[in-house]
Amino acid sequence: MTGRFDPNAADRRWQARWDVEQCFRADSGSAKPKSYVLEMFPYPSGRIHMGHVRNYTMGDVIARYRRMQGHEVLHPMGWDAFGMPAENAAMERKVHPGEWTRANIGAMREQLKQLGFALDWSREFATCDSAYYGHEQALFLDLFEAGLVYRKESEVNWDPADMTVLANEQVIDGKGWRSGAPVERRKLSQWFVRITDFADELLNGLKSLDDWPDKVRLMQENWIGKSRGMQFRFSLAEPMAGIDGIEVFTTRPDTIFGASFVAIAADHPLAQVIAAEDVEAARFAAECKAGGTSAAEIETAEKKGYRTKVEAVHPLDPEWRLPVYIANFVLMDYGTGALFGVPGHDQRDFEFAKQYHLPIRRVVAASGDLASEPIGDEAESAPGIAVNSHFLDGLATGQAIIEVIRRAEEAGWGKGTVQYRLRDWGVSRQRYWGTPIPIIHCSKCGAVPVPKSELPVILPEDVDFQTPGNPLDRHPGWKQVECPSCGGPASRETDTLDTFVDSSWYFIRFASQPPDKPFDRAEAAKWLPVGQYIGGVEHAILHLLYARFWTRALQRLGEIDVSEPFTGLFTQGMVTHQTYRAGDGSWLSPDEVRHNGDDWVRIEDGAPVVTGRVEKMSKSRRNTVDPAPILAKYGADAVRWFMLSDSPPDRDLEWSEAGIEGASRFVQRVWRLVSGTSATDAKDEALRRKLHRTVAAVGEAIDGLQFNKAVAQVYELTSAIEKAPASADRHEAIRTLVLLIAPMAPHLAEECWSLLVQPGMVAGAEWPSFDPALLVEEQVTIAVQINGKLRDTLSAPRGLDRAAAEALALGSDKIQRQLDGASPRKVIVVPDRLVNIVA
RNA sequence: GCGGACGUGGCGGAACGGUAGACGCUGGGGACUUAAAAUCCUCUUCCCCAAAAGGGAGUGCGGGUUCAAAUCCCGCCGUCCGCACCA
Repeated sequence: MTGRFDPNAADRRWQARWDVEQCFRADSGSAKPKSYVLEMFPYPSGRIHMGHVRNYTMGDVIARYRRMQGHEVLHPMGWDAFGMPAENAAMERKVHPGEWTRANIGAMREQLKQLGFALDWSREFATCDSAYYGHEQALFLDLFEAGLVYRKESEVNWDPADMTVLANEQVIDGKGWRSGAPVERRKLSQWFVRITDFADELLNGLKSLDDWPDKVRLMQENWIGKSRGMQFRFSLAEPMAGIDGIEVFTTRPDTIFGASFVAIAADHPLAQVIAAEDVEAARFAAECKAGGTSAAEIETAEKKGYRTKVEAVHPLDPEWRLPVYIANFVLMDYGTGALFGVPGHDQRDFEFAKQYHLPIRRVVAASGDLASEPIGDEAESAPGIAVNSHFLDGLATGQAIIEVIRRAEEAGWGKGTVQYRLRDWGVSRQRYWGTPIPIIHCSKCGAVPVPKSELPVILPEDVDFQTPGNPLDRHPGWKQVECPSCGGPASRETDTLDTFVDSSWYFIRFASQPPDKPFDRAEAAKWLPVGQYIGGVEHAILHLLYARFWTRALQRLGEIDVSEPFTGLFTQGMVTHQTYRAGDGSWLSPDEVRHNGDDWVRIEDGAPVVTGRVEKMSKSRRNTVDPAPILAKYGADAVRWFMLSDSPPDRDLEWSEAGIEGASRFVQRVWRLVSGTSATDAKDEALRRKLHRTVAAVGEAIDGLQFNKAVAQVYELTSAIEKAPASADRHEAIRTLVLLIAPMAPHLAEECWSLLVQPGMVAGAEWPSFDPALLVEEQVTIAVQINGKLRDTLSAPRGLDRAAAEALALGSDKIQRQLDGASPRKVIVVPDRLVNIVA
């Protein structure tokens, strides 16, 4: 009578209802328990892609499920709207970045709405709104005043043709990706944020993040890279230009008697002094700096060094002189930019020593009597016993380390220290489309913060992109200002903030958005921290680390009450698709090819097509599937259902036509079930138990973010209902089924709910409860094994004792036949599950 | 090089150390139909024998622990991811 479910009509109808009734507006004054569910906000690149659909569907299931469980849910959406693609579009298509970005936001907002996400749109904002970035400027100044922001010379990739700074990934084979001009390295004065001040906190904080994937915690731990060791000083045999020593850092002070050389970075201050007097040294240093920094280049690069005339004095033996090298593998920005080489126990030092014929001494051995054993073809980096090391001889590595540090600190030539791999965060970007850094440069007063009363520093929109260089620099009038301090002529900072700053506090602004300040502390405290954060693993390090840092910094400043922004994190897998190539190697999109028997051919001309790997959907491989037409054809619920089916959420999901067809079939199946139901007086105990088990299992699966399992459970229940004869229990099961699918297929659920003439909307309904007593079956199946091999399965009432179970198993004809007269040596009984007969 | 994850039918994947392959997809057979779509039923890990009942093998490979291993331990192989000259 009701025919097919019409997703297009239903989707629109219910989306409008939710909107009108403001079902998903988060009330911070609510007395209900609060849940903050957040997905990483999108960059408005133009259109929604499948990755977005998957990400936001998962978040939506959680948000709707929590709401049904009686929580007050904050589930907001906004736009990470600053960034380079807008500037690229501006240059290519002559549209203003702001115009381009806002048009994209409009289009993408519509698409998100069509997917029926339970979002509180009243809190929407874009980071390019001055109402957002103005507050960001205020926060930046707070950090500035607290001494967490400083200015430092730093190298950038400079494209001389476009007169612009390039990100590392925009440098291809040493050339600018757009201009093709060889890229230069330039030193610019840039702003840095002292994230390293928080290195230890950020590291220790990871321990409390139990609901984060171990993988992400480990990645952050490695990124912070804490090493304990010793920093100490080699004095120079002859001081040069006021420099009389070299500070080095080592994690293995126990090997100090195995030293063969000292190596310094090409841009080490001492190297610069040496280069001033030594042409060869200068040339070598220049060569080191020119070397590429790509992974492949580093891997193949030879260990090279230049032996200077300088000699270092061993701190424990004034007669012992070590040659000082300038070496290409020493990094200026790790440790002290200098190290001492122990070829016997460090592979890199070993290779260097081989090349330059330096001594290779053994100072660690597996045992004391192996002290004279020479080092073989490789360095021995494993810990052991100190040998050939004077007062250290006989000490285990750990003890020897402690002893050297103790002596160094006593004598004053060194001290135990901790080093981090983490560097301070450079936040200056020589870009137009970003948050202006609220600083004014005055020739008399230096860098002066813009007074807070003058915020926001508005990014001017009347700029032109047709001339190379930074538009803010060329803008008539924008940067010319009076110094807030002395009133003299001064100029604005023309750099903008890294967009990672924008995404380091947006979740706080979602929770509280007063007009006159970044957020209200008490209001923010009602929602924060985010209980469930969902996004791609590509943000495992930078975004998540910066957001953690920013939160901790605000906490230190007394502006916020949480130390960790996201207590629960989930990283979802990618959406992938088969790739196709034509005979000439060019990529073909999925709608240019079709199946032809077992092969694939190009639709256009029937030419054979080579199928490639299943890979992440990407424009370059042309294997993307646009969600828009799929949505139009199948409706939001089928798309959402498919996104949740089959693949575990943290693994990749392969898009397939068959998969979406299957999801669509299920939507219709539920609709048929609901359309045809009617209650009778009959009871159906078995179905009732099945229902309660399913309610428990689906809840558990959603709680564990195992949506594929929840889907499988729902399928099972649906089949059971279909097979069951009409009864009161069947009717109830159908009503409950509608609630179970509501977080995943909300439009269908609403439509079914109203067809069943239920009060209110599913959006306001409660999650079904279950009776624990009904979760267990009265009748259980017991597996009977002989020597661990399954031989029979028997049905028995639940709760049979061991003796009865054993008797039952031995009474089976199959078992008797198998035993063939042999008597069991031992019988193992697992109650209600299994009997294993050892014969 | 260092660190980590993973490896189960034709495919995606289930499986507190206790009946491997739930559920979905694909495919085969059938029903309904003039026909098709839709829908429903049914089979579908492999091999052997078989009318059937049944038997054997099986979770990347090789060992081990256990009454019992996809699951725990050891050693390989492969795939993927992160970091990368970090002293």
